[in-house]
Amino acid sequence: MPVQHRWDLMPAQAIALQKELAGQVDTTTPINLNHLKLVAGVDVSVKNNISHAAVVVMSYPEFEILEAVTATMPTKFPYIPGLLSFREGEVILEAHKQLQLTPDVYIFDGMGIAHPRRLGIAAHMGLWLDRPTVGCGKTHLYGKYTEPAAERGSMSPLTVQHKEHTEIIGMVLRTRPNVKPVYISPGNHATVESAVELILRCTSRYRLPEPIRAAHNTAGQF
DNA sequence: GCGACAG
DNA sequence: ATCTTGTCGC
Repeated sequence: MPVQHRWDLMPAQAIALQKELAGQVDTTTPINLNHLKLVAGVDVSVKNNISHAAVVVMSYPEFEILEAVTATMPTKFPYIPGLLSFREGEVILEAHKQLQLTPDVYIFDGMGIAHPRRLGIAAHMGLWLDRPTVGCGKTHLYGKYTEPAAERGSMSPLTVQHKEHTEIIGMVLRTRPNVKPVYISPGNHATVESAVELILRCTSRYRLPEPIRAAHNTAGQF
């Protein structure tokens, strides 16, 4: 079931909402990588307190841009680690409203469930859209891990230690040999394994997946 | 109390 | 994220 709520919240309220929504995220249904046709990249750039969001849909496996939508609005929420979706969520949805195509999966610049309250921007937006989403961050936010090997495809689990067991919330993945790894975690309707496979399939010459690069360019060239 | 801390 | 030129390396 899709989720909706207001965005003008105070940090304490936002945190309470995250705790409430986290339990609704589905991380047991794998992304259907066999019928993958449309992959979307989502990104936001901020300039002079104005947020610019971009959602770019690419064909798979050609990675040709089929559709690109954008939205602009004042940046109301400050950047607070752990509350990124409350800063970028509203503009992203504004841009998304204009989308004609229905992507099979969305890749976000940031975390999925690899988050202090298991609700990074990819998980949060995945609940709102009720669609498969994956988080692909450039730096670490949450979870313990060891450095993965230098070869492309090498990975090490992002874990959180519980009482008696170790939960895997994502993977630190090397998408290019001898290049800094990316932090992958499932958003909604995705598993850790399918999320990793998707990112590897969307990466070739660069560290970041093509859809994210395209979205970053579109959002940034304002 | 101290360190960590997506974009 | 954003401020910013050249430069080291495959």
